[in-house]
Formats: sequence, structure tokens, C-alpha cells
Amino acid sequence: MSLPHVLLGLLSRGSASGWDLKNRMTRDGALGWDAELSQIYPALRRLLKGGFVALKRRRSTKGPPRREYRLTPAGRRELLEWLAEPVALPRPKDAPLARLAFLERLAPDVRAARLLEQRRLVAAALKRAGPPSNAARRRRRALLEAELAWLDAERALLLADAPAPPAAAPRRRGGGATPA
Amino acid sequence: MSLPHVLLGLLSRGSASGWDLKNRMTRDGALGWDAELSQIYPALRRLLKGGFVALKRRRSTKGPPRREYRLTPAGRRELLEWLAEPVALPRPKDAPLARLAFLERLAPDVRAARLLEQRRLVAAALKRAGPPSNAARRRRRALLEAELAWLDAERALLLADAPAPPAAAPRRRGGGATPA
DNA sequence: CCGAGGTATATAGAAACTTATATACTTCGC
DNA sequence: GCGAAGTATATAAGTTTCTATATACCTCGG
Repeated sequence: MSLPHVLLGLLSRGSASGWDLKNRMTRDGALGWDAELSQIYPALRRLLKGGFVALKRRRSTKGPPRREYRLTPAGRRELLEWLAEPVALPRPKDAPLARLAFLERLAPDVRAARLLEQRRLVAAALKRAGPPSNAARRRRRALLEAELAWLDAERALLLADAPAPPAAAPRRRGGGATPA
Repeated sequence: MSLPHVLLGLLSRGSASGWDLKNRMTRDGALGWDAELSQIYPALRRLLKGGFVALKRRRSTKGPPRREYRLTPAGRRELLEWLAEPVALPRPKDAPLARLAFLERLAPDVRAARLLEQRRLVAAALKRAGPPSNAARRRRRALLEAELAWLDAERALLLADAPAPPAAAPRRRGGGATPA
């Protein structure tokens, strides 16, 4: 049940329309949440019904009329209550990691290529990440850097074990460590 | 659509019942996925119908008859196809992080307490984490350690800014850095 | 003036996930 | 022999999330 609260949090930084909120969520990687518009619009309706946000329609210079939401006192109260909830580690849901866990059955060269692909993605995310101007961004940066370091270490391990044939004939995978 | 594939991956390590699979998922933090039994059982049924796993009923010494599933060739093929899919960063879904992103509106002492709580959880997870015997576990360890380091750095920052009153009267929060 | 493209809201339908509950079989303590 | 507890499977009901699609308003290029 995070999306409504995340929306309240974002609105606490300034009034916005559903469209705006989607953009803020998608752009701010340090936020830790994202959702589709098809989920955001109904959520805003429910928040409106619940009295947590107020609505003001406003003409747009470049599109249909915007519905701008702003936090009400009740909304601010609800946000603070959410922030006060006890800390808990979430149920792990990390598809790349889950896949990685089984990557061992693939050939080392395929695995190495995969690590390189992943490295490119993580490096790009790190580049896009803004300045470490707040706690969340510092956390994101730290985790991305840790992942990058891990990817490099893993690849080094892999290459040390079975050096990639640069141009010559592929050499047999020798070690009895991972039997087929 | 990860759960069915994760189940196939786990079954590739050895036949198991739904109950077993749940335990494996929950215990192995490095796996990156977990699900309820109520989700696992229907998923296994679907895999059975699809011919990706085969079923053998077996008596148990300490409970109702077990339904043990094993991978079929089709299941193995499907698993490999999943592993071959291109890498992608998932949509971020990290509730603690999302909450953290708005924690700045709380008083520094509350924030520090929160960081300490979180630290305890992460340290416990790190302790439970097994040996770095494969890539997934090494990744998990690296990320948990990075998080721990970040938590410490963050708390240090906070304490440096507004030193906690150890026993004496609470002193006024002075810095104009974060205006209410 | 017409179509393409960006902005903006909206809904339907399906899939995934959570929470709650029911049931069956066994062993063990009493 | 009865209840508690651990093992094991199962389903119902509700919520959340994803995918797909429709529509409206505006600007700009041709």
C-alpha cells in the first residue's frame, strides 16, 4: 500500500497533476517507486474522496485541462503517520537478481557477456543519478556503486577462471568445479 | 512474470514440493524472490498443465502426502529461454526507500532513530546471509554492506549537524539548514 | 485543413500478489 | 485418546499492478 503515500509525499513537495507525479516518479530514481498513469489516476481519485488531497482544475497552454492536486491537512497528517510506521525489510522482489541466481548453468562466456550488459545499465543509471543532495540519493548512489564494483569483481573472477579466447580456437572448459 | 521461472530455476536444483520451494525461497535471501504458498500452489498447477514440470505423489512420514515436482525437458528449455532474455532494470519498488525519501520532514532525532532501526535490520540480514559461495550471494552481501555503510555515514552526518543530548536537557535544534 | 506529436485524463481487463481461512496427516506430550 | 504443533495442500476474496486502448486539447509543419 505504498503508492497513495508516495503520492502524498510528492504532493508535500508541491501541488501537481497526475501527469506531473508520474514524471517526477519516473525521473527521480532515488525515490524508490514508480507506477503507471492507469494506477495513479484512480489512486488520486481515492485520495480526493478520502479528503487527503484537494483538486483545482486549471487550463493548460498545450493540452486538455489539468487537474492539479494539493495536500490537505488530513493528507499531511496521513503522510506523517506513514513516515512514523515501524521499519521493515520488504519481501524481496528483484527479477534481475533472481535470474542471476540461476545464471551459473550458463557457459562462462555467456555469463560474462551478461555481466557486461548489466554493467552498462548500472553505469548509465549512475550517470543519470543526480547529485547526492539528500539521503535517498546518497543511498541510491552507494548501492549503484556497490553493484558496479560487484559486477567488476564477478567478471574478473570469471575471466581469471576461463580466459576469453580473443581470436583463437575456443579452449575446453577444464575445471571440475561446475559439472554440466 | 518471474515466479514461474524462479520455480523452474529452483526445481533445476532438485525436485521439490510447493512447501519445499517456499522454504527455499524464504531462506535464501540471495535468491531475490519470495512468494506465498497461496501463490506457489496455483503456479505449480499451471506449470504442470503446461508440461514444464512433472508430478509424483509421495507419502510423508510426518504429514499429508507430498506432491513432488520435477523439471521436464520442456521446463528446462523454458528456464534457459528466461535466462537468455535481455537484461533490464526493473521498475523500482522499494518501500523503505520511498519512505526514506520523505523522511527529511521529520525531526533529526526521529530520523536518527529510524536509521538506527534500519541498521539493526540490515545488520541482522547480513548476519543471516550465508557464505559468499556464489555470484548472487556475493551481490547480496555487497549491497547489504553498502547499505550499512550508507546508514552509518548518514547517521554521522545527522549527529554532526545536531548532536543528540545524551542525558541533559534537550537542546534547541539550531541550524537553519532544514526549516521545519 | 489535416495529420503528427506532445500533453493530459480515463477506463477495461488481465495478471500478480496478499490476506485469510480450511483441511488433512502425523507425532508427541499428557 | 485428545489436543497441540509441525507438515503439507488448497481455495476464496480482496488489493495492487500491468497492458492495452480511447479520448481530448493544443501546436506545428506541410
